[in-house]
Amino acid sequence: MIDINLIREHTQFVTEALAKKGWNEDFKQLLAQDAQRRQLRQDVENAKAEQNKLSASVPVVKKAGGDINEIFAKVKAIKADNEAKEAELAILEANINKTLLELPNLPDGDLLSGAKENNRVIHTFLEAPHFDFPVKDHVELCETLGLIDYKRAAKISGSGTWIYRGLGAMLEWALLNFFISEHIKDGYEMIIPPHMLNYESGVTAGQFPKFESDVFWLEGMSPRRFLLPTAETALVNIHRDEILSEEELPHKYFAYTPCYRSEAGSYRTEERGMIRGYQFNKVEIVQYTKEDESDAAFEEMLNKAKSLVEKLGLHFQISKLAAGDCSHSMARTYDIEVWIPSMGIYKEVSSVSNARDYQARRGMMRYRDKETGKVKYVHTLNASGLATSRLVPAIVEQYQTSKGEVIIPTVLRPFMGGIEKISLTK
RNA sequence: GGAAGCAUACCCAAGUGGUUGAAGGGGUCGGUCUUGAAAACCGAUAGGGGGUGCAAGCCCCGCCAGAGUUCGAAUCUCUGUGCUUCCGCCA
Repeated sequence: MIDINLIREHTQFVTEALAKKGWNEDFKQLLAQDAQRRQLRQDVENAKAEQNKLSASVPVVKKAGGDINEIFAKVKAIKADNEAKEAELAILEANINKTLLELPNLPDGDLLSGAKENNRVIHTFLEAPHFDFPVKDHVELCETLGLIDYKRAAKISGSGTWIYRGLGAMLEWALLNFFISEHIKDGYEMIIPPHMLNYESGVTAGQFPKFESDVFWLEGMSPRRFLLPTAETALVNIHRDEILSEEELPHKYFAYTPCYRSEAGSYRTEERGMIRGYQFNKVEIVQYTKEDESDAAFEEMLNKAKSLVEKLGLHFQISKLAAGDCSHSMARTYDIEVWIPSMGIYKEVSSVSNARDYQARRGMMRYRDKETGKVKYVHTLNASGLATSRLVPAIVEQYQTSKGEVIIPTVLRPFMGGIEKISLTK
């Protein structure tokens, strides 16, 4: 959420910053509502003050033998007069709040404006593997090697799903375990959150009210809850409505959860297999930091994500996203994209973002400054570390051999009982 | 899923309609005393949001949340949420 004071005092600046995200808003209506609200609030509060004063005088007047009924009448008149204004104020506040909640985060000043076409590759690791044989895609490899069962998944669930089986399930699980062990090594606290979250969690993360229809709702529950689209939604809500002490920051968390998303099926047919589904696995890392430490935290998290893909030995690139391609809630986002040989393109396996105080304002997540005693908003950051369901296709394709086998990356072997290679057995 | 109870500050806790601008402990912080510490004593510890003002200050809302009754609510009514206990069910 953007600070209304910033919008009021630096309208031009905010307008231009949002324009970089492709968001057009002149704030004329919002600022008019804001001015009206402040006037109304003043009127309502003054009336309230008068009312309080009169009520407090009742016991005093009573003791002195004065006329209480006169006071009653006066207060009643003030109340009646105020009622309409209070109702108007409530509507104004709701409208202003709705507008504010729907505004995207301000992009950092150094980002290029515009969308995808202005993303810039800032780093590349290795080169695209060269194959002197016809490259197979991961769907074919996974099916022939018995790693993934698409058909039976369609039977027991439906489209946009798959079943990991045998060495395929072990490979997926090995990735998760490898990442988990790395995060623990780096001092992150392991979290296993609920997968069903309440509405407020969606608001704090920045998902709601704008993208309510993008998640899966559990209608059987009251009040209804939704399945988390990423563990970030859970992790970034842990300290909602809390005032943390300065000493406990930064908080570093990570969690593995499946991610449930309704976007599957809406894309091009080239995105077969496990590139996009209703449910995929991901390990997510989140930090809560002080304002002046979030830039350093961002670098740390980017390096963490980067080193994970490096250790897997995969060819990938890092893109610094243009303002318009950053998530709605984020001030800056770098994507780590891994090479998918059969598609000839890079696919995102990690998104590293700094939300700055956008989520903290929504969820009232603050800390007390030790020196001044004042409360300040924390900064929240998140990064995938990493999306395993996107990595399996990359590994299977990049590590394929002419015989249709798949070499297991060295770092994963300890997590797979020492297996070095997946080959056709039947 | 059924029943009962509870919800006040960092913790315990008083408070059942009007000096409650929320008692009292504990803890924490500061001080006196002491070579230092403990003890004792003294003092400070109710947050947070918002409005207005150069500021000091003043004002509004704050006793889980939301409605309501009343001139006036921590105190009464309704709803919700959470926790505890019992029953049922179950991994």
